[in-house]
Amino acid sequence: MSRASAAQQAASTRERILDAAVQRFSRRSYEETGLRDIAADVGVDVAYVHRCFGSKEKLFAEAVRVALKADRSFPDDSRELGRALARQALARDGKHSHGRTGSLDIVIRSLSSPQAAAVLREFIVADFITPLSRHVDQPSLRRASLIMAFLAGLGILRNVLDVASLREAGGGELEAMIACIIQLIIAAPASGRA
Amino acid sequence: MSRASAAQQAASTRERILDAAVQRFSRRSYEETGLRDIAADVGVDVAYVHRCFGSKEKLFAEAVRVALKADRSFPDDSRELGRALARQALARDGKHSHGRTGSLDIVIRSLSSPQAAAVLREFIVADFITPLSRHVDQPSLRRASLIMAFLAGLGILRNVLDVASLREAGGGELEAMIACIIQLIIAAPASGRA
DNA sequence: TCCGGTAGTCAACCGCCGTTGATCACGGTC
DNA sequence: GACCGTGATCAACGGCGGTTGACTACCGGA
Repeated sequence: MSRASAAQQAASTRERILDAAVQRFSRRSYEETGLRDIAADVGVDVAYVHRCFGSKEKLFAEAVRVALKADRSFPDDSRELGRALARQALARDGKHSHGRTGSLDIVIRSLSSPQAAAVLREFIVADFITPLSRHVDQPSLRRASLIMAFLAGLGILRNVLDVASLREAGGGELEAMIACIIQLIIAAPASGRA
Repeated sequence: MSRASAAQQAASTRERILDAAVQRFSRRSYEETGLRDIAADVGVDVAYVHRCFGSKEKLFAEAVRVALKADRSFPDDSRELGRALARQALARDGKHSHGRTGSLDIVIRSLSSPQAAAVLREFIVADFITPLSRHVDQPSLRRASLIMAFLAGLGILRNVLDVASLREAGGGELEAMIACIIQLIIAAPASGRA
C-alpha cells in the first residue's frame, strides 16, 4: 500500500466510524451507546475506534460537530427567520424509519450525560445561539436562546416523546404556526410587557 | 419491635429511599444513577434498595410517578397563564444546590430511555397538555403542546445545559419575557399568519 | 531481500454495577 | 428461654464496557 493510499484508506475508515457514531448516538444515549457497537457497524475492532479518536468522549464530540454541521444558514431577512427555522425543525419526518436521523436527534439523545452536556452547551452556544442572535432584531443572546429553547422542546416532544398533536397533518399548518411563534419571540418586547 | 412499628419503620425507610431516588434521577440520567449512590444517601445497603423495589427499573418507574405527582394548577384567567407558567418554570433557582429539584427535571433526565419515554408521553399529555389546553383561548391541544415544548426546551437549556444567557440576572426580566412569549403563543393565530 | 512504518487485530485488564443468597440483629410470641 | 418473622447487612458473582499494549499483515522503499 502506497503511503498516499494508506493514509487515504485510514481517512476513509475514520469517516465511516464517524458516520456510524453519529447514527448510534442519534438513536441511543451516550451511555447506552458502546464503542463495540460502533466498531461492529463498520466491521472494525473496538481498539481501533479508540485509537482513531482517543476516547469515547472525543468521538462523541466529533460526532456532534459532524451531525450539526449540515443546516445552519440563516436568511438575511429576519422576517423570514421563523419560516426557515420551522422548516428545518420539521424536516425529518419522511424518512424517519430508514433514513438519516435529524441533526438535532443526537443532541436530544445525549442530554443525560454531563460530559456530553458540556460539549453540547459549548457547541449550541457557539454555533447556533450566537450566530442566531445576530439575525434577530435587537441582537440578543437571550432572545436567541429562547428561540433555541422552543426548537429544542419541539424536537423532544415530536421526535422523542412523539406527541400526537405535534404531528404535521399536512397542509403545513404546524410549520406555519411554528414560524409565526418564532417571529413573535423575535419581536417580543425585551421588557416582557405584552 | 412490635409488628406495627416494624412495618412502620420499613415503610419509612422505603419512602426515604424513594425520595433519594427522585433526587438522584432528577440530577443524573438513569444509566449514570447507581443504586449504590441512592443507598448511600439514605445510609442503607445496596442490597436492601434492590430488595425493596425489585429492580432498578421498578424503582425508577416509581420515582417518576412520585416526582410527577405534584399537582399543577392553572389560573382561571388565561391572561395570567403566561406569568404563572413562567414562575413555575423558573421556580427552582434559589435553592439549586441544596433544595428539591423541579418536578420536570426527572422527565428531562430520563428522555434517553425508550421505556421512560412512553411513560412520560402519557403523563405529559394527560396531566399537562390536556388540562392546559382547556385554559387557552381557542382550546387546542396543539397550542398547549407548543407551550409545553417551549417550557420543556427552556428547562433543558437552563437546567441541563446551563446556558448562561437563560440565567435570571435578578429583577425578573427573564420571567417577564417568558411570560410574555407564552401569552403570545396563546394568542398566536391558528392559521399561522403573523 | 530486508527494513520500517502504518492500518488494523487480539487478548487482557480494571472498575463499575445490578443482582443474589447467605447471614445478622432484634423484638414479639409461645 | 427457645423460636421465628423481619428489617437490614455482607460478600461475592457475572457481565459489560472503556482502555491499554503487544502483536500481525501488508506495502513501499533502499
